[in-house]
Amino acid sequence: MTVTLADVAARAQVSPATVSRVLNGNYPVAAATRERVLRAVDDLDYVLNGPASALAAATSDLVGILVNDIADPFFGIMAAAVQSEIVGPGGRAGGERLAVVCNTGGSPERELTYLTLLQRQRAAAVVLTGGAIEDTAHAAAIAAKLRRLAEAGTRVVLCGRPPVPDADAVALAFDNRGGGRALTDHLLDLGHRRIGYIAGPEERTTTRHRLEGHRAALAARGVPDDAAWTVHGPYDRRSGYEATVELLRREPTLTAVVGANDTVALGACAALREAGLSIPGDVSVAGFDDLPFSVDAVPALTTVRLPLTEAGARAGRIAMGREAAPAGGMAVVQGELMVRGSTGVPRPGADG
Amino acid sequence: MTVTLADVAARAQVSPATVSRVLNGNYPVAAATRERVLRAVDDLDYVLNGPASALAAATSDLVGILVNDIADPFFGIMAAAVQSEIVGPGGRAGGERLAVVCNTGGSPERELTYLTLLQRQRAAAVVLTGGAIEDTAHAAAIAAKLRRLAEAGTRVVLCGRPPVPDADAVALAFDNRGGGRALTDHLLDLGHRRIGYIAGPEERTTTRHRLEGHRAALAARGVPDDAAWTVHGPYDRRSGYEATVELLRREPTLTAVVGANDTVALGACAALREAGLSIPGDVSVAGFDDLPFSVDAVPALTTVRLPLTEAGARAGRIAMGREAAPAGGMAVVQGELMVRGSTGVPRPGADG
DNA sequence: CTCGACGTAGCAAGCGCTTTCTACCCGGGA
DNA sequence: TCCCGGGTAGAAAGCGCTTGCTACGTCGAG
Repeated sequence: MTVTLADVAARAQVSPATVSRVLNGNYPVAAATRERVLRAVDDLDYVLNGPASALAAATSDLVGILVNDIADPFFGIMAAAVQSEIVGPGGRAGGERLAVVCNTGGSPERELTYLTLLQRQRAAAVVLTGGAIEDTAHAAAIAAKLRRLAEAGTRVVLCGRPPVPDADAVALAFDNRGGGRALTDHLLDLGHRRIGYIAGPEERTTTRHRLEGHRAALAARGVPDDAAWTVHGPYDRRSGYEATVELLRREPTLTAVVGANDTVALGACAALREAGLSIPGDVSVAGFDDLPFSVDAVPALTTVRLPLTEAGARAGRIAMGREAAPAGGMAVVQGELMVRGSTGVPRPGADG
Repeated sequence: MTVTLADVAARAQVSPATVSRVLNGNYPVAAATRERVLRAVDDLDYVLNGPASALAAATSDLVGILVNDIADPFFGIMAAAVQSEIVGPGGRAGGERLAVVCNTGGSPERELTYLTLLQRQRAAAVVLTGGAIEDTAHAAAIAAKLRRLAEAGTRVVLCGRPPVPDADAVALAFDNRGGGRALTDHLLDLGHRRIGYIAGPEERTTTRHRLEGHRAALAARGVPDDAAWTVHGPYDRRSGYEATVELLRREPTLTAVVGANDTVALGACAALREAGLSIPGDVSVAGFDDLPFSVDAVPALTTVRLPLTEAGARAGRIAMGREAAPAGGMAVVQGELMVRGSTGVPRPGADG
């Protein structure tokens, strides 16, 4: 029914071993023989049996990329970058690796499930992107799983995610704290003193770090931080919209709103506009990430640019062993403040 | 070193066969025995060897989702929907399927490569999303590959992609032609007569169908269609921007611009604004897809809403055999015209 | 002319699991 | 009491591939 290695061997009049060696190219095979085999492969339209191969060789060519939300360009961009570097050992056709992205939807269970599935497939490498969940039990479970993966020879790389203690994983962490700090410093420099903050989900490292940066900036200037000016919610447009409505209700005199990311900030803009407030005339708005659409917002969004493509590509190379891991197993990737039209000085007299 | 089925069997004092049966749950095992086995699995932290299992059973739990551009929410949303329906046979923990998304980047070779890789892994199902490439040779290669996959028992579903002749694949096609037609009809109704069209890449079915809809609308009203008013480019923001600059150069009196998708339309908006033109006062703009950010554009974008989530979910269910394929192996999914602020009547006197 | 080294190819033993077929045990009907 | 059938568990034969080791020439050096 299906063509096997043995069929190819028979047609090429060689042993299965020889065919295998031609296909894997890691053993000397005479040119004439190789050619005969290749022709037979072609004639028969032979496709290697992945599971059998993985079983015998005790390795597979699967590389997993875990993302929190595949519909979010933040992850899409990183995933694309990681994947662009995941190529085969080179040489022979079909020597490619299968880079697959797994969508956890931000769910701890799904994250663990995918990791197990990848472990089951004896994946060659795994790249985890985006913020981690801070629940102790879950973090421990993840750490244990990563350790086990590493033991089994799977290379583990974290991209845009803080290091995991005791897990043999390379980490490329974004400086979310520094970015958050720079953003709020910018707002403070402009003269804002009453700044609303729309944070992400409570239990995410990303959320916490960005918020800490914000608070550090306030604290450094001695600007009081009213707890009521911070609202948590998911990293989506709707959350930004609703949180802004709520912030405005609590404190109508806010002169600026910072979103945990660009998507949230866009939702905030929509809410402000609907409330009849102009941006940045009445209220300044800032985001985080600098996703492609942010520059097209009206006004263009002030934000912190994260080098998603560069970081993803680097993570991919490390996962493939084509680039050395940074010293200490981790590196911090800096963001860059992008000042654009959505932030400006507060309306004169609005502050006091 | 690694724990195997045999280790579990030894610890549970049963044969490997019994452990396998407990894990697969498709054979009667006494409750007491089952429990003993499960405990051993837990104690040993056993993880099934996927390749070995796939080899012996001649099936795997991999499901592939091919997308053209993972950084584009159009695909991200569909992929997330497909994946949400890809769950295991239910029951036992770990019975999940591995839904993986593969990013072809719009490249024919990569598309074929991924299909081969999935074939090699003996994937349970494959879902191809988005427009197909119209190159004859490539289309034939894809068709042959899909046929072979189907023969090997892999279920093939096309989502947002036209049917492939002679390939045993279920197709859920978007009515791109109808949507394009409705959009341009809307513009014509408003009184526009000089409409620029920013099309996608030439060789894509999506591009062609949407453009055909546009032209059909023009033809139906006897409105002349100047070839210079159509520009092709990739489905990205930059293309929309540059194409608009070019269109304006060729014909400064255009009163409307239609983008092949929302992203392109947003780029067009940026270009128009920079040219000092107001939307829709001077020029109306329309997109296609109705991605989440489109409603937040300023002004909100008139577009054709495609039920990406619904279509993706349905494709996922069909791929899992949980929903019957539509009659004839294909169904057309309709779009819905969303009229918003970016389109309006042309400036009085602008037409004649 | 002989011997060892080198370059190629084949043999065969698994890799870890699934599954068919067989074996066993037990209870109930004849 | 014996036999038969239903319910469980085990033995063993692969699934299709990789790879260590062996075997066979051939060629150059001694």
